[in-house]
Amino acid sequence: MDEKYFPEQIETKWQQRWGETRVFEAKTPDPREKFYCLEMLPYPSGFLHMGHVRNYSIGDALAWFKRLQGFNVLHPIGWDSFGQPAEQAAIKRGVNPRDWTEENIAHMRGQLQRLGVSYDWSREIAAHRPDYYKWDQWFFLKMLERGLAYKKVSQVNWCPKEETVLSNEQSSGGICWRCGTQVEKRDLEQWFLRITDYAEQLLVDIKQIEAGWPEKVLKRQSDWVGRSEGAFVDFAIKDGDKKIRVFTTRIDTIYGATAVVLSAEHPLLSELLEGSVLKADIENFAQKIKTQRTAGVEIGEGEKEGLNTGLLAINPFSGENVPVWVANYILMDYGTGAVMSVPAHDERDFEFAQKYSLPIRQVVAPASHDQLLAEPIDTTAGDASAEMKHSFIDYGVLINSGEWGGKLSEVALKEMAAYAKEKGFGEPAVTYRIRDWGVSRQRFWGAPIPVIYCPNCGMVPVPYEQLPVVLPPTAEFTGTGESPLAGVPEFVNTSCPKCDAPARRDTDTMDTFVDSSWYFFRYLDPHNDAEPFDTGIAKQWTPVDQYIGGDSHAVMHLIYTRFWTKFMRDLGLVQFDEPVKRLLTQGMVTNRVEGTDEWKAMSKSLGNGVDPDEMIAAFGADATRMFVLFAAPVENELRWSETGIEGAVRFLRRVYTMVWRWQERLSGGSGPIATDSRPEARALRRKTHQTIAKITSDFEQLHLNTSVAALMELFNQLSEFNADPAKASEEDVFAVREALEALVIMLAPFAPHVAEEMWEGLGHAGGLLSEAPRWPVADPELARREELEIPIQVNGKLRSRVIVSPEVSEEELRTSALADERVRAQINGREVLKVIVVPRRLVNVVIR
RNA sequence: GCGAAAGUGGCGGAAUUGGCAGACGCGCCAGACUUAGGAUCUGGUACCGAAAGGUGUGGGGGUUCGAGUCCCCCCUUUCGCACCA
Repeated sequence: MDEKYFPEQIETKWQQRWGETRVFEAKTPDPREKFYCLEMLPYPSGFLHMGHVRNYSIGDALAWFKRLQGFNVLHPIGWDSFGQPAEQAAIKRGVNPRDWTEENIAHMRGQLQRLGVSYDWSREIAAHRPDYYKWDQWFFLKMLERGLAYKKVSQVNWCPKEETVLSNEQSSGGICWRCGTQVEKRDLEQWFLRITDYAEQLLVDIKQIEAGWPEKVLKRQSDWVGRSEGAFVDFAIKDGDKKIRVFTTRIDTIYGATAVVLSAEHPLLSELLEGSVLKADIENFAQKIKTQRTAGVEIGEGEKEGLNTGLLAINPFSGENVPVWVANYILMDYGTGAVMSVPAHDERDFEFAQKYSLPIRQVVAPASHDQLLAEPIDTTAGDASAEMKHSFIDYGVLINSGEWGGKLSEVALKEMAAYAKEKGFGEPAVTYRIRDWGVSRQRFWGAPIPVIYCPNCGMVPVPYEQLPVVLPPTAEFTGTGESPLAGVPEFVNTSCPKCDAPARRDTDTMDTFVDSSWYFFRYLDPHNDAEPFDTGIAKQWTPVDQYIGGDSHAVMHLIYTRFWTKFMRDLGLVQFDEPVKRLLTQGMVTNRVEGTDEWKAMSKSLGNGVDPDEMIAAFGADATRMFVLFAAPVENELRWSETGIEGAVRFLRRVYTMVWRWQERLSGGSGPIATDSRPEARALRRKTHQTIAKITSDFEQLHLNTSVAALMELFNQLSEFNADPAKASEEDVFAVREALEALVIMLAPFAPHVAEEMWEGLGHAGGLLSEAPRWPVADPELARREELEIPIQVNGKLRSRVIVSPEVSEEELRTSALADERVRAQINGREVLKVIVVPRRLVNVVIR
């Protein structure tokens, strides 16, 4: 140990030693209990940013804590190295995406090592390497075998800037998740993965993880899956044998249906209009809506528009004829693409009916259960619709509904759906908002889709033994809408695995979210070339105990990975339903945008980035990490400030100096047990054990900011203890050693390098990490507050305090409160009405 | 528009979950040591008041001996969803 704290020197020394001793490499098997600590793997953009620093500092603190507690910890890292930025670099600057990516990885790996994150580098993976994406292709083929991967033409989300398709999850809100560009719609033939087959499980299994995941993430997931219960009902077209099937969640309102409304894309439309004089008009109208949508005009923006087709449909319940309309507010890809319009009981239908003067008929009346039971509603009452100013969307009691009149909505919903089924014109139904996952990307830098098209045999999967289908070294990066792979004849041209005839490969690549859906299983067995991972090894390590990352993936990555896990379960690779037990969504690191009052995520384009390398160079990795964890609760936004970090350096330096001053006196083994005769020594010991208890419990909830605060408090008390090492009594030495050693150990998750250095300085060889748990355990007797200071109130106002032992009885407290001089002065002859004694907390004397 | 969460010093934030509000840190003020201080150390720092004392957790009401914490109304901010039938 040097006299002075030189962060860079200490950090280099320990990073080197950790590398040599391979202390962070996880062993399988190992008798100790396992802990899988995982952070979302980074995209190798080239530079670490403060968001990464925060993410990995949180994970590393937990990994250290668990190691010190004696767990066998797995803490791996890898690279989400397929994706757009590499290809954009190729398009703009002519560099090869592979070279660009490898260089970025090399640089960022160096940055992570300089930050001193305790990763098991022997398990490092990268998605763009054939030994990784081979297994993406393997999974794809497994999905294909099971009918979970399929190809269809559909209207897909298209990012005009990146010239590629996006999944629904990646274009939520009509915005490209990566570049923020407004997405358009295009009709394309694409590969889809049948995530909708797992919709119900994605919902139901939330119960298994609700204790460990943030509520808001689960809410977003369940909203995204969007289950709704209702019924299909067929409206027969008058004069013909065609039927229009609608989906409704409110079959109880069907007597109020005054139109059937179709989406402009409805497939029956052109058939139905055969021979109609309105055919051309309607088709023009439908085309107009489609055009708007292609241009990215969101449904929901702008006014509702519709056109009467002139057709009539028959309401199967009432037998009534209602007009058939086409309108822009009906989504083709939800339900059946057709609805019954019930203006009286649906806001959107109400608005539509008002605009086009469609009749509005009330068929549900507001009613409480009490009213209904007391006094049946008169179902023959006249039409009240004329007065309706807005729709009534609540459940109630049915009126104007034939034989169903008088029933409660809740009851009618079930009975009417069952009746529809019995009569053959409908059935109860459940629909979901989630759509199948479109995974084709018209890009080069991804895992090729392992499929071959043969003129004789049609679509043929690449045989497993021919995997991986390897990306060619390069291609021409034009940035147009077709995959650059299509322009590489050596790649495209192949022979049919079945008949050997000349055939062509699929030239699209897979969405990068395929790579990240299962990567944390690959860490377990990263060099396996026979299977994605060994199921026995997986059983020992998974599920992930703690996952840490940003909440921008609340629906994208996290829903895909849950889906993928369920698929792997069905393949027999894993035995559980949910991959992650506990999830932490850390807050963003933001900085003020220059010249404004706005706080935004740090980014190059905004010019508000903070370079972690500069921080580390100026203050050291330890101080940088500790400050990031101390500055705000982990889930909060962290508004960057340059000044606060100096406090962290100051603290580390002070601790270091104190250890240096004491090291000689402390390093000679452990002294006799303290007798606690000196009150200050006993107070220090109490503080030590209270701090241990506090930090240990804070860690369970990842309250890292208050853990650091508690360390500072302990240090402050140590400073106040202020004994001279040379003259200190054995008792004092004992208290100081106990406090300092606990402080150093508990500092390790936040500032591991300097903690190791100080631990060594205190005379311990071999480093902080050992087989045996080293994390201190609080003595409950000492951790407890020794004396209680009980406030005494008179009529609710604080008048005095009394110091008592924790075992004090209620009666004793009452007596001593009433005997207190200041209390008696308050009472001053007035009547004592009652004395409230809250054990261990407070006494309140109530006087008249 | 719908839904959810949150409002505590100059700032980030604490508060054993109904019991001394403001821990810890930043910043600021004063002092010490210094050729110097943007280094270090010591002390102070919610607000009003000279003091005694009083007032304080977005605003208003309520429950309670006691409310930052629980209930009702309002305001503000942030986030999510946005024709999902």
